[in-house]
Amino acid sequence: MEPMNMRTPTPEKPVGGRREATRRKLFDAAVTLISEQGYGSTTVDEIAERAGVAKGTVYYNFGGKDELYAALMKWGVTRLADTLREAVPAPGMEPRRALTEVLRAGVVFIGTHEALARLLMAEAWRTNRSWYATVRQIRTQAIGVITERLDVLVERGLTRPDLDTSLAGSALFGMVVTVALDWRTLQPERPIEEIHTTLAHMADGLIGSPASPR
Amino acid sequence: MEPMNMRTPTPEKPVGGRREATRRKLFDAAVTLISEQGYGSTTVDEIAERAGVAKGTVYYNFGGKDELYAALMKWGVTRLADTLREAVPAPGMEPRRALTEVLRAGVVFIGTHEALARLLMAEAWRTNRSWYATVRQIRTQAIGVITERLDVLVERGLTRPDLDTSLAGSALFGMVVTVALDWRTLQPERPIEEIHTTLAHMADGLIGSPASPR
Amino acid sequence: MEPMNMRTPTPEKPVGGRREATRRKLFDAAVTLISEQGYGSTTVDEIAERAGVAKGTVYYNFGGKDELYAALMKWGVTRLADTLREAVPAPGMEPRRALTEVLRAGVVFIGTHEALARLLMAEAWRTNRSWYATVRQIRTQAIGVITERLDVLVERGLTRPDLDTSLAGSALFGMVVTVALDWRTLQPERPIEEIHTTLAHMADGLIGSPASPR
Amino acid sequence: MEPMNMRTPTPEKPVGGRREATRRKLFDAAVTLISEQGYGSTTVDEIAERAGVAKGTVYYNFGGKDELYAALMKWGVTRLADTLREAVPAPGMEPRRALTEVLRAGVVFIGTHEALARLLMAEAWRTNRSWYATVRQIRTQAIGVITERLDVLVERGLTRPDLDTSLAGSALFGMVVTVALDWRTLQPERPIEEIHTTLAHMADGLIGSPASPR
DNA sequence: CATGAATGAGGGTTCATTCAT
DNA sequence: CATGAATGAACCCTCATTCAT
Repeated sequence: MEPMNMRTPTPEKPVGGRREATRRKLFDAAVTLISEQGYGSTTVDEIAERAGVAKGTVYYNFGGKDELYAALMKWGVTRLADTLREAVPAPGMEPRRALTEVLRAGVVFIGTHEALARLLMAEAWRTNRSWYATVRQIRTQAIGVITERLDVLVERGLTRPDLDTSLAGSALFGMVVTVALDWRTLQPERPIEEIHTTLAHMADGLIGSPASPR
Repeated sequence: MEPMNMRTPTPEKPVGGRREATRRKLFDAAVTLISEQGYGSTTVDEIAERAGVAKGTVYYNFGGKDELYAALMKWGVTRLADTLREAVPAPGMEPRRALTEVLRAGVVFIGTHEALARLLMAEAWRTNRSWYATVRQIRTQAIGVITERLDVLVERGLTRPDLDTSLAGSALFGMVVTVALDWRTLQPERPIEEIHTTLAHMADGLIGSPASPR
Repeated sequence: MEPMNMRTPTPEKPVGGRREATRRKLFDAAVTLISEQGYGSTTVDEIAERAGVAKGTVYYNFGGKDELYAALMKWGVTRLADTLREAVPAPGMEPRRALTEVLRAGVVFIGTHEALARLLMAEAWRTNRSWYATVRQIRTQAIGVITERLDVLVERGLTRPDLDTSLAGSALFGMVVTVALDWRTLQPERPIEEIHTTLAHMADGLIGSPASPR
Repeated sequence: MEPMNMRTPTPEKPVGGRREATRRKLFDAAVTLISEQGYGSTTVDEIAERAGVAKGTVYYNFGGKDELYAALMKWGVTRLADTLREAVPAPGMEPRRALTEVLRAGVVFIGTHEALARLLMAEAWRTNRSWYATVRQIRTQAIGVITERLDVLVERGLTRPDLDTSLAGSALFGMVVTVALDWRTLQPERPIEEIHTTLAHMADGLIGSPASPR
């Protein structure tokens, strides 16, 4: 009656039992299909078929289509957090470098989890769906990291002091996402370094010099 | 049997008769609902109800849900073109100004056609849907205008000569859309001028000075 | 969006429009099938097929299987009320006769609405289903009429004064229903008069003479 | 492969082992749930959960839902037979007493096996279900005992000679069941003796005196 | 002797579409 | 020019059943 929750695996057994493997297969299938077709236009049948399991398995593991999607989003939060953790600046890292590194992390994330990123962006502006809170959380998390590093720049006087770091964070976020997804969509063969370098240049310009521009 | 096309109104009747009014009501209803819920999760019943007409009327006027959506997109292209036309730089306008003016046009468009903008952005990264071509066209059109003006800046030596104007156009587009929709979503009471000014500052920095940075 | 309610027919149009006819066909089909197989074992497909309409029509008219069943029950209340109304005793009717006449009405009802009666009896003791209230109402209504007439007998001193008319009403109700349904099930060819006469005899005995028995 | 039958317990293990306990738990759970919701609306999951065992256990012990229900019915037949055996009249018992004693047995049965009784009554009038034969058998058994005792009364001239004992048996059966279940449903706190006494009074009246009434 | 993850046929429901009015 | 009752394909979901452990 209540198989809807992840089972805490017993310590002696290896992690990644049958159930967890099934869930992962379903996540992979769902994220791809929904990113391509949208939530409402993707059927549970399609997801199950692509995952190589029976339809009933979706319901046994998640309880329903909505719940699968919600779980998918939560899984996405974790994935992003993992990526951002790797971009934590080393103690003595130069602040401008710290900023461009987090932008690189964003590009890497989108390169690695392209389908998830597309899906997230498609949902980003639908403010009244039940899983909006989770989507918003992901955005806030990502933008927050950018804003933090901009704040450091302001503190150290490395950019103009009146910079609205919150709005600038949002702007950089949109810039990175748009450029990175355009890259994946239109020129996927282009090396990631090229994208990152250009983006870093632009960010540098955007930050500008301590003296207010113009 | 084929009432799908706009009828040329009979001379004795005034333009914008009952039919045109009905179509407009349906557009308004559809764009709002679909921007909130997505295409696949919005029903013809809902659209008709919100428009205050019977369900059959949708079919009488557009022929089907897909056709309504297609017409909606075309209508969106026109709306964007209208807005951009107003941002055509006067003959002698300073190039940097010409750029910031088109960004302003973008913000204005999103402020005026918020639901349409949300809908378009949600579809922006779904590359394999039947109406993707139209969505891409709108994006290309908008980015194209930005890129053109960046090209002018490069020509005149007002920015660093190696600027990838195409990629930068895409970046500015993402920046504007993200900031503008965040504004509508989180701080709709904030005056549009404030948004535009901040955006212009950032664009200026991003363009930088003729000497390549770093 | 709200076609779930009966439309009040416009006065100039004849009662029994298309919609009402559809609803009646569905009632007939549902009552027969459910009385034979039970609610949970009867499918909407079966009901629609027997009624000669598409499955969707059930949902268009009632909103769901549960609601169809609830409406069916309410319809049953009306049918019973109609039958009982015809058994209202004439002003000067002899009290014992008044009692046996209502028992006859019960037999007639079961003979006329056999399927409905079976269905009602099957639900009579399931106290925690959502439509139990309606079923109970029907029972209470029927037993109430019997009890009333027993009360008259007590008042006029035509039976023993300590008769628990409420419990006796329930007992007579159970007697009538059981005998009548057994008749329909095992000897449907037997004339209704025979059943009624035997039942009347027994009721007479049960009421007994004014002096307490034994 | 065929664990469907009770295993003769191995000599060293005590009778009524784990297996028998499991079956009993499942009977209890099933009879309660099915009496409340009906067969078609009760799931194996619910039964297993209420019994406190895993779903597979139902299949291990009974082979399927239908088989569990069939076993339940057989168990019901046994329970009723047990109760009726206790009401076998002592050799010299007065015939009228013998009748009221069997009615008491009926009330006791319903008081003791309330859920089973409700379930049986719900199925009583569904003539075309696979287990109808078993239900009919139980009814016939119960009514048969009543009819036998009425026959004795007729034989000994203690009631009117033209009594249709078969029909009267059915009537008394319906009376007892209805009154007893109404008692359990509406006034379970009332002592069983009160119910029985009232019922005995009514039965006495119904039988009446040797001279035909009216 | 028992478990519970997985299955898939089938049931309830939705909804784009048709058509008589 | 518009309506809304009716339709049925396709959808989400349930649940009896199986089977590896």
